[in-house]
Amino acid sequence: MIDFKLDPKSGVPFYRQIIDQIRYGVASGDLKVGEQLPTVRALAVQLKVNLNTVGKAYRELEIQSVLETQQGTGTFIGSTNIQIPRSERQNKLDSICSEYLSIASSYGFSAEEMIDELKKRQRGKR
Amino acid sequence: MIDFKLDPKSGVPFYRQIIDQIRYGVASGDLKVGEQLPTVRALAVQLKVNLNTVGKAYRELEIQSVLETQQGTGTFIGSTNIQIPRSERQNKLDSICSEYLSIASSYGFSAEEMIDELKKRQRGKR
DNA sequence: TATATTGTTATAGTCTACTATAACAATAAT
DNA sequence: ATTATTGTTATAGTAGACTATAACAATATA
Repeated sequence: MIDFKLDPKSGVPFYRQIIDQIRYGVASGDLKVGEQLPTVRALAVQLKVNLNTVGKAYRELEIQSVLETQQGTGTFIGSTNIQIPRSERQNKLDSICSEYLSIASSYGFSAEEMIDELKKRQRGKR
Repeated sequence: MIDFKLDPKSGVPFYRQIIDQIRYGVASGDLKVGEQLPTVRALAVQLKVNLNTVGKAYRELEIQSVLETQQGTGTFIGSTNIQIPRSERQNKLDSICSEYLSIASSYGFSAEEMIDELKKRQRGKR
């Protein structure tokens, strides 16, 4: 389970922070397929936000098929695997990487720092 | 001069992104004392945002005395040298990497592949 | 079957971010 | 002096985010 945290100073909308943390949790393997998330009301209380805010986050992730929800039962991590054609695969990685490298560099971060940060996350997980 | 870049997907308000990039640029020495920034209109055109959005960013940085502005002349890097708390810098790198990781992994790329891709570009640059 | 729990939807109000447009004010250049 | 350039301010509108509150709908449980 994630230890959710909201940073009001970041400028990032709350529902986006929730989305990001869940998405990252899935990406990093922290959240396993089928795992149940906190109920909208429970998470709303925990984070001291309105339940609509949590609902919005969950709903959007359901649309992205990151989550699967069942009314009356709960919200769970879905089993998504997107398939990209082999031919497009490298191009896709290229473009994602370019984009993030240029964003990072506009903040003065080097590729090295990004690599280190990514490695740091890898180490913890295995 | 900074290569300004706005990321509409990040959820961070545009004016905040501009503020941060300038602050980080100053802190890292990328922007020197006295250096002139793009005019509000020029940067607005470049980033495809309204001039009020750029103006808001510049104004706020002037209040923080990061910038010095002279009506009719321009906006310049001030002499107060600012420091970015290490924690803030780390948080920023964190959030950029998280976004990168979660997007890439939603396309089925592993952290290893992402790192390799970044390394590939490093080699080219030196 | 009745009740509690879960997600969903709706209304209404507040605030921030952003936009377009226009005009004003100080300085620099011709 | 006039003109262009720079930052500043103002108005008005749109959209999104958030809140409180309430009710509805599907499922699980007693």
